[in-house]
Amino acid sequence: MSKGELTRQRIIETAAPIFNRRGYEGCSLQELMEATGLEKGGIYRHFENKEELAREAFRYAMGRAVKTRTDNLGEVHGGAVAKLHFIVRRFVEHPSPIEGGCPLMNTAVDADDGNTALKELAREGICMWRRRLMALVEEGRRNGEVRQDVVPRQIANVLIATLEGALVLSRLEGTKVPLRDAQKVLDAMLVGLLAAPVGVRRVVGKRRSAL
Amino acid sequence: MSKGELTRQRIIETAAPIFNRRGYEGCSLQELMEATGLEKGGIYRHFENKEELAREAFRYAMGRAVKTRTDNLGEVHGGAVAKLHFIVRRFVEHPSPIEGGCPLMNTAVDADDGNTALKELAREGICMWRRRLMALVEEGRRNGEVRQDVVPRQIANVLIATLEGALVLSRLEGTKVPLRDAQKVLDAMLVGLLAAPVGVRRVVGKRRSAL
Amino acid sequence: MSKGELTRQRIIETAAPIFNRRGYEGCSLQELMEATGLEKGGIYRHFENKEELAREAFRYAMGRAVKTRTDNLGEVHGGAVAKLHFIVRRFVEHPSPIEGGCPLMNTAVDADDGNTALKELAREGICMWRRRLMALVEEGRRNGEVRQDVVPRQIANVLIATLEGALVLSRLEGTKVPLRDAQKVLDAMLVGLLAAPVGVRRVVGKRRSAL
Amino acid sequence: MSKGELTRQRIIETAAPIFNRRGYEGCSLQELMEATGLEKGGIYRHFENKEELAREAFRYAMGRAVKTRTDNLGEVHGGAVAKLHFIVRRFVEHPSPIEGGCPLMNTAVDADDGNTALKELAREGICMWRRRLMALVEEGRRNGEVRQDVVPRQIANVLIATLEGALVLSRLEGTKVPLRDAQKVLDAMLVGLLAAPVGVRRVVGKRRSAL
DNA sequence: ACCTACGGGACGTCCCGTTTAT
DNA sequence: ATAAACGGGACGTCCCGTAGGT
Repeated sequence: MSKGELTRQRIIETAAPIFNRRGYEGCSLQELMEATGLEKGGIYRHFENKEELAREAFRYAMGRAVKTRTDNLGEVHGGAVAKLHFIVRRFVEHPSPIEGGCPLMNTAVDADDGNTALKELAREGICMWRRRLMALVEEGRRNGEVRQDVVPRQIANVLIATLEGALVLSRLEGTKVPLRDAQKVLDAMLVGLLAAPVGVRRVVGKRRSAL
Repeated sequence: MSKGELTRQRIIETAAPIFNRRGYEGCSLQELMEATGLEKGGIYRHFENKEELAREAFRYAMGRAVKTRTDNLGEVHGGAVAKLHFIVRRFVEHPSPIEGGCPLMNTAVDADDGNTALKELAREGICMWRRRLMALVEEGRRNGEVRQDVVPRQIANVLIATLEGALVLSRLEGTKVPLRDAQKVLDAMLVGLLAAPVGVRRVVGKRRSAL
Repeated sequence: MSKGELTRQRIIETAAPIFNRRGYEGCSLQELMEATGLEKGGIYRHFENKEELAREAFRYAMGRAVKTRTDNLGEVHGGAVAKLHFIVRRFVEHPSPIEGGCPLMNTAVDADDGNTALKELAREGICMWRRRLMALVEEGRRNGEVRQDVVPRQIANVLIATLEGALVLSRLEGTKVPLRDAQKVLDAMLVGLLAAPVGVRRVVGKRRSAL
Repeated sequence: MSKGELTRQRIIETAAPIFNRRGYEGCSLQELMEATGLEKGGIYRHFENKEELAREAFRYAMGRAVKTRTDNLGEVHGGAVAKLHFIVRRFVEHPSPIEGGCPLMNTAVDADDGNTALKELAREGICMWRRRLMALVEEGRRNGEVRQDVVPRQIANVLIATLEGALVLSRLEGTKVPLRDAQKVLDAMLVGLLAAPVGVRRVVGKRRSAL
């Protein structure tokens, strides 16, 4: 990696949390200058304009977010549902790999009106995450761990929505309570996905799970 | 109501959806001037500065949001849980009384950094909503409709987090699917809250649901 | 004259020199309030708006100007040319009946662009004055005092233009020199208008004056 | 010339006719913005405030005015009086190098009250013009073309006053008649300045000329 | 890579002419 | 007739993103 590319990368990584905290409009080049220690010209050498820098910063932040939420499942012992539990726990414990809340959520809200490029980025990030969650549910269903009537997309969407929503609440109120409440309920939901263990007769007409 | 107060109110109501869509920083006085048909002087007579106007606009928007989410429960026949079902359904069908998504969520994210006054407003809005939801759960618990081991705060937080999160997803993707998925799962969760009907013996040790 | 009409007249007379000095745009209601000792409402009771007041004030000022320049010729002993001399002298000695220079000139320049009503007023004032001057020249020509080849309109226009122009120069420089210079030359011009006295043979081919 | 200086000059040249037409008070920044195609920031970078811009614009306009009235006399064949005739004719044919009438006159009237800086500018412009005219008369007197009893200052002041006054009348009435009348009379006056040709005996005490 | 110049456009103050209530 | 309220629109400051020159 050339020196210029290193600088460019350093700018992106420095800018990412700032953009994440303040949004595209709320963040000025002045702040980025102070944070990077570069002058305007030094920044403009690497990016055509503010938007390109913002795009790269958001891309970087979202990449990090998606990564921490879908990676390292190999170390989990147990089936697909155990992995989902693990994902929930990790989200609650390390909700955001970047200062300022979840970049996916922030961007989704911030770029809701107008800024199509950023919105598209956020959408892709969410999609990727959901695909990963759905794959896990599907896997559980295939190997009989999860009930057949479970709809993977529903589970995935609810996991994302609840976790992200709870994160916003937590940040808003400055307490982890909402996140922990979400964890409690989601864990229960995940337990409810499990198929009855083999050999245990299902009591007819006795819905066990809420789902 | 004097002419000035009418104008002031008109400005607030006109500004609310604009602020809600574009956020505090993303919305310029120029837009507000065009939307209200007033000139700068006409606006600044009624508000000390942009922030005061924004505050009033957000307050108005959140008031509307909280109202549509906590009102008109009298018309629901049935117990507390039926009312919660109703609330979920109404949220899914009319997610936002103001253009541009839920003002509570938008403000929570937008004002996350810095703007303390707005953040406080959002917090209060969320609190009010949660109190109302908790009260319903509590009421259900008191009259035996809901299981005793249910924690009202957990239910309330999850309802809010999931609905709001799902709304963001829905807006991001331009489809109601995430909202409907949330409704499906939340409805199931609410069903899971119900105490076993009197006369039906509970199978000991067989609670599946964590709630 | 009713009390209201008296007040109205008082406002006009107070406003006239202010408008004359500062022009329509340069004069604010605030100044008029201070000068008249009335409040805004007290003024607005008598005039529909600022423009009506300005119109009346200008009309009054111009009336005064035209009057002092065309009146009281009865007291002059001598013919038409003597009267013209008198007019020139009076202009030089009392150039403006109203503070702030000649209202005709001021308005002609001030209202040059746009303000049609005022411009029309100024035009009429000038016309009236010129008609009076032309009538005098014509009278002199008819009774043989003035040469037949004299064109009354030319004389009138030059009298007006030179006197008004000299007044502006005098005010600009704070000295009466330009006015006195104009008087000197205009007096000579007027002398040149005179027909050769009867009995004096005209020297052929010896154009004396171009006029 | 740097880009900024070019812009500054462009602004001045664009603003000059607008100020000349509408006066200092009657001309808004909005108009200047529209005329120059710049925004407020783009204008205020080059001028401290509206007054500085006005000053420069007036200076430019007056420079142009004085220049067109004192220049290019080299091309005139003949003596000093011929040059004066030429000046009169040029004024009548091209009365103002800038839209909206003569800037000297406009400013003299507009800035009559108050605005000292502008008034001073106008005074200087008039002075320069008069000096040039006086120099011509003086030259004519020195070389015997013009009578010795002619007072240069008188001639200069009357030329200026009459031409400027006639220009105002012409603009007010929308016809060139006053200007042509002035030309006629001024030409005659100039002819009257001439000394009797050598060899022609002057009839003692019989000056017929009006001057 | 720095630094300054450049033009854009935000926000805000002030005062103006007008209307309304008293 | 007064005085306050009202809406308009002026001017001005500030800082932003961008462009060039060094």
